[in-house]
Amino acid sequence: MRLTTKSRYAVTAMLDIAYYDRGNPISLPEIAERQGISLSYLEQLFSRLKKSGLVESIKGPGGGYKLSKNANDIVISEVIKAVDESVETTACNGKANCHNNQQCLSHNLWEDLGAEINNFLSDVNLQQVILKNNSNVKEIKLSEY
Amino acid sequence: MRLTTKSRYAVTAMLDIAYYDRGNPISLPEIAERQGISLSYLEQLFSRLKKSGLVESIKGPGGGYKLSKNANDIVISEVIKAVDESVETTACNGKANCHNNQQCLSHNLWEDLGAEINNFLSDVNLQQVILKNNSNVKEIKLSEY
DNA sequence: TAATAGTTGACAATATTACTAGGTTTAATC
DNA sequence: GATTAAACCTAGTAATATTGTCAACTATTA
Repeated sequence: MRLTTKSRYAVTAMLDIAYYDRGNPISLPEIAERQGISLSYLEQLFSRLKKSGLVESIKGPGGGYKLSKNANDIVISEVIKAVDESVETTACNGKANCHNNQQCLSHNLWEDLGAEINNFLSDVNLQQVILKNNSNVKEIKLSEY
Repeated sequence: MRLTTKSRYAVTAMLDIAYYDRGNPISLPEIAERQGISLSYLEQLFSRLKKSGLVESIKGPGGGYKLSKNANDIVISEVIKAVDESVETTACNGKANCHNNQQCLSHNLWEDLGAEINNFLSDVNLQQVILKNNSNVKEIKLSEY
């Protein structure tokens, strides 16, 4: 999984909708204003978010976007995957016949890191971020690497 | 911390040096050949790696680059930091006066994720990756987020 | 000392990605 | 039906990433 500004914009926009949800759809100009993201860019991001089924759109005046699921059923990793076309991270392109040859010195590293990040972001949903529990307890164990 | 292909190239190149180290310096053309990275790009990356003190260069025939420390004293995160000019990840630019306003809905999220990734990559050194212990035991706990 | 194989740096060219601008369509409201 | 505010679409521009080329500079070796 790649982590870029694009992913962050998408997550921030989704958080904005979840945060300001009063039943009515939230328009992109609103989000653009509040979060300081350009409207055009948001439109592109939401085109993808819609294709992935994370949001629904309502056209015309008063329209906008709504989350298609509850905020605590949408997990950060799926937002990121929706906007970031997945690029292969290992030199061997994940081929099964790649076993410890010199082309793939870093194969295991990226696979493991990818899994870690995915774990992390799959355990956090929009609602949780909104609630901003600052008392996060986190642990990482990497014994035997 | 951002995770881009650039970071991955840098780490892969460093792993290559660690792996093929026989006392002699390793030349960039060698690495370019083995790892499928363009020579020009490697030169740019190693210019940074050298500035950060991670490698030493030896000029002239038979020259190349050597790790400036032992492979098990070089940690993945420092390689990435050397080549990726750090971009601020939060909308508020990490200002201390940012407390839960709407500009910073995702502040805590990115800070926490950044810390996680940093933890992970600071616990793994080049030597460990080379040894390719496939029996990694990893755990992430995110209770109370 | 001449030839060679390497680093180093500058610069340009291309490719990909990030981001912006401007139009068209849609549906609500007046 | 005209107006309006929104999604939606199609480009264009800007910024990075990546590759290519060339010209010093340096140390080895024959």
